[in-house]
Amino acid sequence: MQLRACHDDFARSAPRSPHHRPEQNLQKLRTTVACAKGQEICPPDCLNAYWWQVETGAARKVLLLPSGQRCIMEFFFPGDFFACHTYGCADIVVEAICEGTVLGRYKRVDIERLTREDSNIARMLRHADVCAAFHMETHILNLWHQRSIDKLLAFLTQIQKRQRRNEFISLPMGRQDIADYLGLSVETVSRALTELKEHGILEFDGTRKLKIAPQAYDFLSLPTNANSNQLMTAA
Amino acid sequence: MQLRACHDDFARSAPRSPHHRPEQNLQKLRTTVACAKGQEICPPDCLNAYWWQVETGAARKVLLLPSGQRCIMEFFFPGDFFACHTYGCADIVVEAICEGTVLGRYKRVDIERLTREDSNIARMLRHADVCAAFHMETHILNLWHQRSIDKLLAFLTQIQKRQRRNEFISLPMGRQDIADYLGLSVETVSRALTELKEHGILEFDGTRKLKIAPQAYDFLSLPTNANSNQLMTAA
DNA sequence: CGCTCCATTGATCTCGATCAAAGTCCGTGG
DNA sequence: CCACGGACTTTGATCGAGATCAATGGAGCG
Repeated sequence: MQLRACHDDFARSAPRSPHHRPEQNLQKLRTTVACAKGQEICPPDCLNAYWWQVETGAARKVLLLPSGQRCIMEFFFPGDFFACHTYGCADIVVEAICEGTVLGRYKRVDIERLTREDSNIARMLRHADVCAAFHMETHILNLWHQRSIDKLLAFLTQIQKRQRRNEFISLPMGRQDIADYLGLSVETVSRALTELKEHGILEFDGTRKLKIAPQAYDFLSLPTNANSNQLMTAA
Repeated sequence: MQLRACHDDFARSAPRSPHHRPEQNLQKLRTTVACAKGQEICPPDCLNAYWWQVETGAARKVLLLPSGQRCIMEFFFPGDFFACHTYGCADIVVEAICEGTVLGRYKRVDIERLTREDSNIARMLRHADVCAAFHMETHILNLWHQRSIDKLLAFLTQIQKRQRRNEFISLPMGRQDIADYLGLSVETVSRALTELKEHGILEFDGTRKLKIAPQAYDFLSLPTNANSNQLMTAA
């Protein structure tokens, strides 16, 4: 039920990026892919050949380590425009998180040819790169924090910003995904969330919907560690 | 003595980037800045106004947290071309690591105007961005590892690749800088290095010069965690 | 109703942070 | 040339946070 609710949330949400409304000639190049939950959005070898945009649902970019661990490099939400420039040869997969995730895609050669003709499209891709860099910096900061509740709170704040509705945050991903993103164990994620709930910092509506209380900003300043949010907002 | 040796190494080393030899019209825009050890390369408010390139020495990009902690986001070595796109409003400083670090710089408006005329320069900046993204991904992976020796070994492998001489690695930065980059304490960095030395994984020549033994690749596979290097090489 | 997946809770142990103290290296000035 | 001072590095001891192992709790689904 929670899951279903969460799916609906993401299914209903419209893309939010200022650059998401593609031009006419961009539309012609666009093809659409629908994915089941957990499914890769395309075979690994052709991932690099496209630019992608999430229409509905959510996706994760996973780095598969030889040990079997899964390092999640990035989450993608509706409207997000992305390509996997680097890591061409590493074990990278992009998977749908929600049931019925839909992505649009453009052949890289096509869209990059268009770039030379249409400066709007060039700007759009450039904007996507800057966003990606920005998300990576935030991710680095997330991982840099030592305390698990700092990581969690910074992460949730980030997600909230990206969803940009001030009420409840909907988490499309499960606890395991959060753990794999933050370099923690599932149990620690769960415990940290419970602790934050008990301190009144988080208010839950089921497992995948929550609200961050304003006092969160005070809370993070007390302990030995940083008050991460000031950074998050500054960033 | 160790320090001096390290300085010399970096002072003597020529830039290595394939794009470092600037065009004629680029040369005209270039100005040069020399910094003492630990000094900021420019006032914080004009950091964003330039593109930078390390000539000799080394630099670090530091995120100053409200708690007083210093999160090092990136190291820069001779030849590295960089700008600080994001984090415009956060407390970012770039500081020289070595005594007598020299950087070249270009006004951003100037170089970005040139971009429109000269596609080589456009490609050069684009290449710098891709490198930066690549380094960030590597950094994320570094931080993601749980065990300190994994972090250290992954870090050192990365530095080795960037210095690109196969013999000894010269570390321009001190232990504290490594700690601030990897989200560890100085003591842990030191202990991890000693442990790796005692296992014959690392061979030291003073505190700032070392060599990674080939067995390092075996070593990392045994423990519960990942063999990070396979990733590092793949990346 | 039972199955499966996911989330939570508990108990234990390990690794890294922290506090504290040497030890090392280097530059400086006598 | 040698002694002192300061920054950096290493080592030791203790403590706590998170990983790990194990079990329970819930929700959706056949």
